[in-house]
Amino acid sequence: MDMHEHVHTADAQGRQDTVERLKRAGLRPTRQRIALAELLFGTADRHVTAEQLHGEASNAGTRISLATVYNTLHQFTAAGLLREVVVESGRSYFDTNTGSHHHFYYEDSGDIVDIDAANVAFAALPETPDGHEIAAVDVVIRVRPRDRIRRR
Amino acid sequence: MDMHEHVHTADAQGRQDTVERLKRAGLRPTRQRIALAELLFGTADRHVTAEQLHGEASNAGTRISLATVYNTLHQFTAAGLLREVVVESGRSYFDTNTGSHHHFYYEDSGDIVDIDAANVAFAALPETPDGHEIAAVDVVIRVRPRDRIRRR
DNA sequence: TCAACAGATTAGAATTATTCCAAGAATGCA
DNA sequence: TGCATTCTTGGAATAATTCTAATCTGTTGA
Repeated sequence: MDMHEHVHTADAQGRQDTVERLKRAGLRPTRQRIALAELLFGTADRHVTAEQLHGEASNAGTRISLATVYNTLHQFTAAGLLREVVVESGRSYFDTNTGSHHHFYYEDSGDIVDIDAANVAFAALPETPDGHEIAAVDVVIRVRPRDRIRRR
Repeated sequence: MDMHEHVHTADAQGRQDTVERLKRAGLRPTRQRIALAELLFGTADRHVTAEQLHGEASNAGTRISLATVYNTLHQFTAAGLLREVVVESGRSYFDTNTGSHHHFYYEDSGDIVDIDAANVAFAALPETPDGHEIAAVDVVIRVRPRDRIRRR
């Protein structure tokens, strides 16, 4: 009954870092943004949809509207804190890993898994179209469970 | 007033080929499917959305519902006549080029342009996850107009 | 030739993901 | 503290796509 008196001290530092990170990105550290940032950056790299993240925030007791989740994901993306991954039409994934890397996409489960940039190298790439520059080179390796029964 | 008597003979062969192609794919050569197939495969390789194709068919005088366009695009894809390209969440493109190749995606205009498979070569690719096989390796090179004013 | 059945088409409703909007809060500088 | 600015929000609006149930068409076998 008295053992949870000041649990917040455990996370106080992480929270302060989050606030700093938001400020550096030019975003006011509001209650909602802090909550989402902690969910997004508190653990290992991850890939989330707006709906998913909204669920997590709700479960964690943060009152936040879905519209705000969408707004925040886009703001974080614009600020370079997130990166949008397109692997499936009709659903947007946001990746907390903003470094150069690629993705496996599991067609059966819909899972997305990072591929380290070091594991993909190009021997040839086409010329960049005149007057343009490359914004990104995205590689998606789509995989599916191997057929047990081989067709012949 | 009498110079368009039997214009259909000009396209008769192409139409017959289309009918054959549909039959081989196990699809009944219906009026709608024939019309869409001719729009899709009548000219050079192209990338279309359902909405676009529906508009073209309507303009060409073919009465066809949007639902049928969606059905047909998916059936053609399942039959290997089309390939779906995912470059933008929220909008599906279908590519009449089903061979191995990749894409430029123009972020400003939304245009999609084929890159011949010969122009993309890998020096390294990660191992395929256990129990899985590769369905496809999709490379999307996202380009944007080059900044005139270089930041320093 | 044609009946009959499987397969195809359709209008419109339903669903899903996302964005828009206007109004009420929260934030942080002066 | 006092505001101006920026945020958040519920709910309506939009967009792409899928579903549904009724109707129609293509094909096949007698």
